[in-house]
Amino acid sequence: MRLLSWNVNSVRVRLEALRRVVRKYQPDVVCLQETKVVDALFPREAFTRMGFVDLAVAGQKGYHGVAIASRASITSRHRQALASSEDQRHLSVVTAGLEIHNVYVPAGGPLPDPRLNPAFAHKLDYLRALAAWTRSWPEPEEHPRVLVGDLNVAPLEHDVWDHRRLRRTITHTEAEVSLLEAAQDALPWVDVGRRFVPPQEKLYTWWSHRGDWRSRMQGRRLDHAWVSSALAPRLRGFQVAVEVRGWRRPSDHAPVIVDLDWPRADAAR
DNA sequence: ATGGCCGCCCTAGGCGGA
Repeated sequence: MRLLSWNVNSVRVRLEALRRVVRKYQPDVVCLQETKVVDALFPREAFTRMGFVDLAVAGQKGYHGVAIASRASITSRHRQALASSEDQRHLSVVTAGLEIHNVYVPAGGPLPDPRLNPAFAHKLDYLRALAAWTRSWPEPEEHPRVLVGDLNVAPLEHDVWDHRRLRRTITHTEAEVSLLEAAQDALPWVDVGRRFVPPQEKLYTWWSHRGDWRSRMQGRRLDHAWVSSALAPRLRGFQVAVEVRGWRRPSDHAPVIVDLDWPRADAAR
């Protein structure tokens, strides 16, 4: 079973690149963030043609929005509003026997002071609410759990290109990092990326549209994949499809891919 | 040390991204 998570920064603009990604990586489940389209205008047929038999969408006009496509049927779906916001930032499904959560954490604006910047205060509230909600989930889990998405925090020193320089930059401040860690501890979740790439090695999923992508130096790890401890022994692979960032008309995020020893989400099942 | 770009929307400059 292969899961792919990608902040596409407009699903309509990125359709051609998405088709290419799906052809190349053959994911069984695709989780998208920043779809930027209302549900009625979501390009559903394109996903059917790519072989996804079921689709769950949670969109809004212009901003945010998440979607999950699966090669197996989706047996339940849920949208969770967190931190008193109606923004479409979460969608979960049960498909192929897994409970899959797709999350888009608020970016937080430019100024890393919650008293002066309401967007940053909202981001911190959202991370707190995510942790509190996770703590309320029933134990034991009915289906093994997965959480993927653009969490907009690069927690570790080597999740950014220059730790000292980015300490006061949103995505790498102490306040965000400790709240993201609290959310991870709330289940607790296993950080898939760092199961496969040691913490002392650089690992990025995002490179700004500004600046020089070609050097590939100034990246951050903002996109994450977490699994519950029941799935940890079944982890088989992890990769960031870095080359996608260099394609024509790219998103600023690269797809994150997780391989599990788990029955494929096959339409015939 | 800074500014750089991209996609959205009542098509045009402002907003959000991070």
